[in-house]
Amino acid sequence: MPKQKVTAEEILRKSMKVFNAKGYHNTSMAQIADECGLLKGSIYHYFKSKEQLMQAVIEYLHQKYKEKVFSIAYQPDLTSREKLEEYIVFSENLFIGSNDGCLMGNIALETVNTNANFAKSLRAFFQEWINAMAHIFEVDYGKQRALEISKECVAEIEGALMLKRVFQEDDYLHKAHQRILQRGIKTKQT
Amino acid sequence: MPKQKVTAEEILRKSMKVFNAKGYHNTSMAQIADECGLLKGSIYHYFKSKEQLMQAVIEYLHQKYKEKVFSIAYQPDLTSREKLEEYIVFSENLFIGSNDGCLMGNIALETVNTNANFAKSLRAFFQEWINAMAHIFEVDYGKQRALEISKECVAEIEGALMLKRVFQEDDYLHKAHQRILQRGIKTKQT
Amino acid sequence: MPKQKVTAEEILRKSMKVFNAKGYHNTSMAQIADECGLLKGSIYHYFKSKEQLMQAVIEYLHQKYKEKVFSIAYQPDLTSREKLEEYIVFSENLFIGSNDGCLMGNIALETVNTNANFAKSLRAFFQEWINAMAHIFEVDYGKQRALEISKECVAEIEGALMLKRVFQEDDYLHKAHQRILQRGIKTKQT
Amino acid sequence: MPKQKVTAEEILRKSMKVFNAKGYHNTSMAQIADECGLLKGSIYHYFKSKEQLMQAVIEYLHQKYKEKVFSIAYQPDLTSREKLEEYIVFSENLFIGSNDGCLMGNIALETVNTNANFAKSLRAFFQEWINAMAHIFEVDYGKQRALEISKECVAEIEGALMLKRVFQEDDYLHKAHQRILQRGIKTKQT
DNA sequence: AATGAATGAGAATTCATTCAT
DNA sequence: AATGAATGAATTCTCATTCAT
Repeated sequence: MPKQKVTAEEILRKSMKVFNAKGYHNTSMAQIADECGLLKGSIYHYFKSKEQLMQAVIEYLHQKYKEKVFSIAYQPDLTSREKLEEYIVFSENLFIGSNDGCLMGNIALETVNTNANFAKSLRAFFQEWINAMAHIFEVDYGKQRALEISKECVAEIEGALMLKRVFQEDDYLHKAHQRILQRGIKTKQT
Repeated sequence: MPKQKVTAEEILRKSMKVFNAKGYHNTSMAQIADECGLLKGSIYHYFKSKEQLMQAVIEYLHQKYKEKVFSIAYQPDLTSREKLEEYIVFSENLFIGSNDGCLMGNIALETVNTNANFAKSLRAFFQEWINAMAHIFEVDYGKQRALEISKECVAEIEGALMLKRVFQEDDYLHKAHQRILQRGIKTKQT
Repeated sequence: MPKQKVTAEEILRKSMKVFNAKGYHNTSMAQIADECGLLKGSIYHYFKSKEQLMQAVIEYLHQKYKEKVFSIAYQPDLTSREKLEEYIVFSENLFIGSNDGCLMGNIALETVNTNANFAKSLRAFFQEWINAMAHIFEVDYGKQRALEISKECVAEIEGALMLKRVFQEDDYLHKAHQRILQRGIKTKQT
Repeated sequence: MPKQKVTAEEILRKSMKVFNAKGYHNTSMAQIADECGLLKGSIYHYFKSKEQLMQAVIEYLHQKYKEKVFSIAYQPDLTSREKLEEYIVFSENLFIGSNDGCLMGNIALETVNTNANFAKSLRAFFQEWINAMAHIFEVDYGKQRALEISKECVAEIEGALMLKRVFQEDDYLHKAHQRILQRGIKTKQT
């Protein structure tokens, strides 16, 4: 009889927030349930374990990034510069103002050594991210060099998000994005 | 029995390893004790709680970095280039080949939002790191710009260490160091 | 499994017994759970800590005393003598034959110095007890003197219960009650 | 080589204080050691277990009461009245101003149900106390009645000490003593 | 005689998970 | 679908006790 109070996707979104803020091991099912307005037993209707929930969160987020972020890199009618700018606008909206940073990076650092399933999914995510950025730089730098630059970019962003979390200062991310933009510009000028 | 089996410093070093590999919340006192060849109760002789142990680890490591790493930046008879090179040699020896990455970064990302004590100590650590690098760049870039570069460097290193952990590829760190070195070289040539 | 085995009130009653028999610090949650036919973790569904459970026991018992015992003193259509007699009958049924004595007194002596929350609740209990008895004696002795007598009565009862526990002899309590009754009778005759 | 820092008697006296203030189960060997200026291992030089230490405390205190308090009752050249007065002076000096109350009563209530050894010693103590008081009243009341009165007195004192602890009011004990004195006086007048 | 280290049993508490309603 | 009760294993921490120095 009980009315459906949430959808699986709502649970994913709420738990994403909690995992991001407190980390995987430091988050309890009760906290997630709480965030969803449910009791902890009820989560198990949608996800059969905490691990599977985390896994689903990772995949859900990966999918969203694919659709909304990585896809930018493959839009045929944008210049490199425009792609980077669009990416950056999108990304800053996502991160600036929140203390939570990048779930993928946070969870990666916390669990990649101890959970093979997460590790695999997280690797796939980062790989696609790198590939997407590399695709942007490829036109100007060539395949090889573009890949290197793109790895730098991702590292810089994640590093910036870490320091942003540590110092609670949004500037780190903004600056990192500016440097990434530079790489697009410089080329043009050469 | 009552023969001393470990010193406090040994416990710090062993637990540093475990915390680094598995994270703070995913590490149990039993695992640390195990690593030290003690029973779990015995750790409490040296540190009165898990939190206090972690705190001590952070401070111990901070101290070591001060002595061995940050100090390089303040050696009066080295050029910027030499300082950077020395720093890099040291740092690669520390990180390359291990899967553990940077305890400070790992723990920061995991706990900085939920533990104010850790947050404070970790912030102090990162600040000194940034200051030390800034000191190297100051001669060539001026105070303001040196600080910015140094923040970039730390972010790049931490980002690289994250990707290194994700992909188990040492190259990320090495490349980041090369870019840092570039910043030193460029100047000279100007 | 997930069929309700106990109610919160049952836990209160069972734990009351255990606390009374063995004292607060000497009682473990496992023993209470055992008494309730539960596992120790399950108690935490109902009470969030041992301290909170004890607190609830104190308050529960206080409430019961209010309803069943102290209320006797305020019944408008009984004489002092009748009130005392009713109180005594009630009280002897409660205590005689059991080795446990007065939980409130036992816990008070054990914890009042070290737990401020218990102290407060226990003080409230004893105060109301004293007030109730004073109310009985007031008609015959006046406010001031009634209060003094009532303090004597409570002290005598608690002292008697202590010796009853030490010597396992029910007589102490009975005699104390007789003396209390005397105080009611004497008046009449004067 | 280590110098002797304490005597067994000093340990007894210090631990008596701690046991009295915090109860038996709530007192740790470390706290006792601390009070004595020793480390906890050192207590075991003098007493082979916590239980044995408590036992020794009980016996030590029993002995002191015998010598200093109960003996008053058997002094051949004092009147009942004088004995009672001397007893009361002594007793008030002992208890008034301290929050700790009567160790024997406190420990009795806490442990008599669960520790047979303590129970035995505590029973012996209370018996001798009762006998001593009975001896005072015997002259005026006869053996039988004196014993009853004396039980009342002990109960009243213990009850008063309990309320004194609960309400932190010295008056309870003082009043109890006055009533005891009354019993001595009344006789004379008859 | 005192210390300081280590033990190991047991305490309170947390938490992912199950399941009958 | 949701609940709420119960589980049981794991976790942190405490503490009486032992023992080599």
